[in-house]
Amino acid sequence: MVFSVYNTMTRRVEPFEPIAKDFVRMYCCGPTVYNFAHIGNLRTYVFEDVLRRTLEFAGYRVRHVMNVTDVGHLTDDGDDGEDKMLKSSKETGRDVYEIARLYTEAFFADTDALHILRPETACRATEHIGDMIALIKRLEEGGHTYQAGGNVYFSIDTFPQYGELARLNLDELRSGARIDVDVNKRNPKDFTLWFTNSKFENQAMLWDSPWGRGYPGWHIECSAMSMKYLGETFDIHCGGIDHIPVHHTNEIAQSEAATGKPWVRYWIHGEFLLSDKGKMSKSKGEFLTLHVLVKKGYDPMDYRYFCLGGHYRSQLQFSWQSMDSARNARRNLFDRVVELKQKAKPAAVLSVEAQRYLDLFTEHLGADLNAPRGLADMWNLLKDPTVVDGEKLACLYQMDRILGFNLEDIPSEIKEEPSAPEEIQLLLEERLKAKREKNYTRADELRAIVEGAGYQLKDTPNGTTVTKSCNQNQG
RNA sequence: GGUGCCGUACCCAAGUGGUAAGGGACAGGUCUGCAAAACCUCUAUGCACCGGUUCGAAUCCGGUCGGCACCUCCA
Repeated sequence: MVFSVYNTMTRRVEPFEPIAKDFVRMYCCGPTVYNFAHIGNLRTYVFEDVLRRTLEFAGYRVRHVMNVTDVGHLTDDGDDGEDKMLKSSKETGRDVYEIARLYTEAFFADTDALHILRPETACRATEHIGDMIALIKRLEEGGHTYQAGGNVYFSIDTFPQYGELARLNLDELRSGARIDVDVNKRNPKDFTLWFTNSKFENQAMLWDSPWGRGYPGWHIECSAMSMKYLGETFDIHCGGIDHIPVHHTNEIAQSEAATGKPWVRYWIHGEFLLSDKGKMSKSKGEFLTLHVLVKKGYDPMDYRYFCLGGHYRSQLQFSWQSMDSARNARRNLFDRVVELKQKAKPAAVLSVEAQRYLDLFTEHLGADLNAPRGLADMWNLLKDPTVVDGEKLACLYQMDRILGFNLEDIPSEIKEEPSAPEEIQLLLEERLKAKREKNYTRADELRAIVEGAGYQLKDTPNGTTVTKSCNQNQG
């Protein structure tokens, strides 16, 4: 399978070639665990999951590393603003470590529900402070740092390629009216590697360092941990597009300044999910979580389907109408799969026709992860009368290795409906009697009563079933 | 103010020079006492608008209008 992908560094779709044959080292920027992940965050993890699954489908072994940012970070990049962990701690009255643990668990519960494969290594920032200090020391030895006002800063003027990823024009940025520039900085774009003398009361997360007791800047963890687990040069680094101008730009500077080597070969960024009020953001307060979606009656797979319906490099507009659309599509898909399972076993070998669909599918996913196109290929397969059921099933299972709906796990038997209350059962019996007597007026009256009580009736050859109308989970 | 992206049917959304994927919704049909489910069929001579290049443009170029993102913590 051919795989090519858009590299933010070159702004082009490039053929993918890992450093080692058949082995891919991939680092994904993980969650900050001071709050729940919102569905916009989760869109990025779905995209990264599709990326990983596509690489694995293509035959690569993928070493997937992700950080968990449990160190408090400031609400801006200077030495002011508010520590978000601390803020959350204050608001909830919990210990900062407890906050981190709580939201880390919540994060993985969400990603599990979305069938996002867990990274091989999920590393906590707080457990790698020593690695960060070592990296800062290395930068210090190389003359890339300076101390001022108690903090250690990275000097971007010691790294000529600074801003290459984001194509920053430093002259223009410098002349731009930036408010509240940290007076300690020699260059406004310099960033902090290590903070000391925290100005925050009750600062709970502090570590000793050669520069004093304090805590790391918010970019250093990704450099330190990615290099620890993946080496000083690795294949893929991904995250949301918002990371391009600051976070990833600074990570490159400190990593490459420290090692003198190219750090990452492919930068892959996912676009934002937008709500009708613009992008979703943790710090703006209100945001939608997966939990809210589930409470409203959506299956997590509905959201996964929704995400797959748009290309990862395009902004995707969230709306309830779109969610309903995705839910219906996903249910239709699952229903078809159940039907196929009841009729056939997956074929051991694919026919030429079935293989053609799989080839198209992998071609489309291989071309910069065109998941919407892959979904279309899947539907075309399902609708093709020339492909027999067993082959459809086998082909679907192959596609599902990337799509991640876990189609093989869908129960092929019709679920036992929870029985309705006794008074409803009595009404149903009465209706059945009316039907037998061909008193359809009475039967329809009874249908109306039962439906009015919140139940949906379905007459099947095997009898009448009732389902609670508001229970819309699992089609 | 600077930078970049986008505008495709009722909705979502692929397609980036060769004659408009897919899903949802709607409608019609088969089936059914009715309803549901299922299956089938149908929905853009046209891709914001105007002009240009080309044998050929949704795709390239110029302009106009509209929407969005980033430049500040954010996936």
